[in-house]
Amino acid sequence: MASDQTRSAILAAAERLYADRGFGDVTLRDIVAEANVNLAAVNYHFGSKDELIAELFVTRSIAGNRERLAELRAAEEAGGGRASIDAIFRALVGPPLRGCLGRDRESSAAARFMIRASIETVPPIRRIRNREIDHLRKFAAAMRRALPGYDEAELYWGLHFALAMSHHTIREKERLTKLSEGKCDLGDVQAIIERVVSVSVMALTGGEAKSKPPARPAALHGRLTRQDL
Amino acid sequence: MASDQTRSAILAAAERLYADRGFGDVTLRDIVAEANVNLAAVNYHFGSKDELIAELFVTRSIAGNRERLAELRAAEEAGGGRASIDAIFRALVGPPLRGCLGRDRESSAAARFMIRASIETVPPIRRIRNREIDHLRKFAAAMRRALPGYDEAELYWGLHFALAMSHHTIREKERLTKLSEGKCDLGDVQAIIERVVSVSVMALTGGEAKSKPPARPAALHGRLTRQDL
DNA sequence: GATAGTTTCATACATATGTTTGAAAAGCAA
DNA sequence: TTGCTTTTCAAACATATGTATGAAACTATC
Repeated sequence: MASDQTRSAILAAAERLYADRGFGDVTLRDIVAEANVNLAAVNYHFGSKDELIAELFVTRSIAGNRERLAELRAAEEAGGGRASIDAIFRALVGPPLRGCLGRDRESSAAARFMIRASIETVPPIRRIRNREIDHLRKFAAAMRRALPGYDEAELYWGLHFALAMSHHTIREKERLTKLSEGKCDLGDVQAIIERVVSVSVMALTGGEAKSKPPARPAALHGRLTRQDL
Repeated sequence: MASDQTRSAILAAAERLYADRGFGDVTLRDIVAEANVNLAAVNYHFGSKDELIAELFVTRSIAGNRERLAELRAAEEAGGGRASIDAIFRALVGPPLRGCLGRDRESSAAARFMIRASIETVPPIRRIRNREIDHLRKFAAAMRRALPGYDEAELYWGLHFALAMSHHTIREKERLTKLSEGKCDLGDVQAIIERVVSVSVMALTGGEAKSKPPARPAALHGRLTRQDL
């Protein structure tokens, strides 16, 4: 057991450096210098560079997924086993958006690391992300419970678009700011979440009330805070 | 001047290999072997590996942007200088979606290369993508013309979400197929385009008719082809 | 405090990979 | 042909970078 403190120092240093300078640009030697440990320590404690990166990503990833599922479960319990569709989307996109765009976390290395990981796709991370499907299935299942009888493909498309919008907002927040010359406010995370949720629900229900079963999707309650009108 | 045929062979081989095996996994030696040219030819003709990648990406990128703008202009001319908002979105997301998901192009190295480029973000390509903003501004301008007086931030959010959905569909088509166990049909590109366009318009207009000026957005004409109902 | 296990360290290893070189070959104009 | 430019080629270069090694330092248990 012993120190374990070298291990943590490496993790922290690696997260910080990767977050700031990207994966392509940070070597093990940079990391051990930042952590003030010996080069061989990385292989001793993690086995390889890729396993170090994987551990970093898995840790943050698991935490994020846990947050999502907790929010989903809370919503389902509040609704007696059936969450509203917008609550489901909120549980899906809220945690990553808050984590990566949140004000206080602006300086958080963890958040910047996850943003980096979503921009620069590096092999060990790709491998892990591919196993995320099981996690998403839980949300698909919740959506089925929320809208029983609803066409399944539509549910998946809704899920897909919700992820698209949240992910892309995280990835390209800089570009959106530049493109809009600051007109798009990326400071109010909650407003962004509600915006994504709202559009996701619309994507699913088609604006006009959809049907098949009457299963009306729960009404949006988190209103958009739009500046116009 | 002379042969120029070595140059082309390198470009073609590089595109094919990068498309198939990714950037991280293909070396110059692989490329020159595939192209049956000498190793030094790459540096002679392109200066560096990065410049080779950049040229590949720029070529395809320019072609794509040209296609987009042509479609946009056609729509604007058809509408007497003002394109409908859904036509604008269609011009924005249609070309890349057709290019990357299209049936006949399934085998096209160019398409697979562009998909790869959107998944594995490599420095030379990132640098180029950052300059894409000017191109997007043209679409923002068209949107302003289509919806004069409309809140600008909303327009940018709409543009942003449209790109999010198209880009994410290209990036994650495999995952969507797996997640939905084949229930989401990624074969009918036109249907996907209309789906993205439809959601984008809804995202912009908020489902209910928006207002500020009465400036009603042009009605959707390309209907979704949904399987349900 | 001796022994065994764990951790750290300096150093070396391996080697993949982009790049450069300098000469040979090919092309081309006169 | 001659002389010039452009292109090709084999080989060397450089070197960044992940990994392995074996000894030393440290820790803890008896």
